[in-house]
Amino acid sequence: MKKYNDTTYAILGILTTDCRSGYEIKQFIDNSLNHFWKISYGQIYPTLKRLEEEGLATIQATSQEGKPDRKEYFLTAKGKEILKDWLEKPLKQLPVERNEVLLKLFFGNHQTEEQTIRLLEDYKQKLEKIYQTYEGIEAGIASHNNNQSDAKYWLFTLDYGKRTTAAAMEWCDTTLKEI
Amino acid sequence: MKKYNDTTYAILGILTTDCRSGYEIKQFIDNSLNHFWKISYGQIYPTLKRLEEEGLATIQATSQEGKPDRKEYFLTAKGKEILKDWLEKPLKQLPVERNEVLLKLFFGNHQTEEQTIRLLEDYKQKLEKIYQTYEGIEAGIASHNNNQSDAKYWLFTLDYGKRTTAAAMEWCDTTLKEI
DNA sequence: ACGGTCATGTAACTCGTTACATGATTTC
DNA sequence: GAAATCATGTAACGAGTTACATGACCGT
Repeated sequence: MKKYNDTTYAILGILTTDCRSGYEIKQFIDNSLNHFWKISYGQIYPTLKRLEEEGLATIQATSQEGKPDRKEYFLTAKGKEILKDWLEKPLKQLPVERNEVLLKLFFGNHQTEEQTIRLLEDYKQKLEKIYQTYEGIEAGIASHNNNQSDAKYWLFTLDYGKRTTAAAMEWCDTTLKEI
Repeated sequence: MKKYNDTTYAILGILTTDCRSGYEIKQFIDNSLNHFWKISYGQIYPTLKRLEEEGLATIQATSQEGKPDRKEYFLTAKGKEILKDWLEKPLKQLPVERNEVLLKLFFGNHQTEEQTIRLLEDYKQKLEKIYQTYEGIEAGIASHNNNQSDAKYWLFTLDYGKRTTAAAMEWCDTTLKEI
């Protein structure tokens, strides 16, 4: 069994929706899972190519009126099987999430208090913006009546983002008081 | 001005403490900042080499009784300056933290409910273990009377970990009820 | 003629992990 | 003499971003 990375599985999963071309996949990611899984064109196109080479997807070139040609990808039975296997597999060990703020704060003793305060306030502002982004995507999913059963799970992922971001903002407040 | 990555700054920062050799730096990381910044030997040694080459640190070989020789690194004025500059620099854009759980949950519609429940319970268990690790490190710092003023900032970083992890655990509970 | 969007793709580069190689010394 | 710890290092590999190249079509 060949090994694939999670980004490949993400693309495999997206191909089960109505996204069929590299360009569409990129758009879908930017609108829906950008908050926990970014993928660039530099990864998408080579990955799609590999999916076809290894029999997980078939290509169908389509010409459109008024737009350039596209390559549409369709999952094969093997492709679906491999996606299903991944979904069933238990989670890997949780990765360490690197955090520039914590790294700088860790050396707070070598800084002035003003610097540390600025650092935390800067961070809090950035968190607030992210929180608003989450709310925006959430509203988009709720109104834009996509497939209702898909939407349920998408909203779960946004709730996760909102909750952990809110916790981080509260931490900023508490820490600012305790410096 | 040459550019350095955050891992290099982390090592620069650690060299301001009493850690002087690659081996000691690795131990320090594993005990203190492993929860938000992991670094392997494969990065430490080449980075230290580069620090010396570019005049940010000096090397001093020392022989110890009963132990192999070590190379001790000391920050130069230039090294300290570059660390200070980084500490003052505003934060970069917050990176997207990839999350395998959210990625799988996102495709929850293609899974059975039992599978999704298992996924979330598995995640919650892993979060609990991490939370306990944080508490362990915290207790270690509190008791082990290191430099008290350093400890303050170290505890802040642990508080961050505990709060965001707690929020994630609560999310698991809520989501499990709403599936 | 220009900018925007649609569309596909690659090459160079950075970052990081893993596995390996080496070897001293200490303890059981 | 074997295992554990101390100590330094490199080579191969994988993952991912960025910048670039190319080109069609649309509206103004």
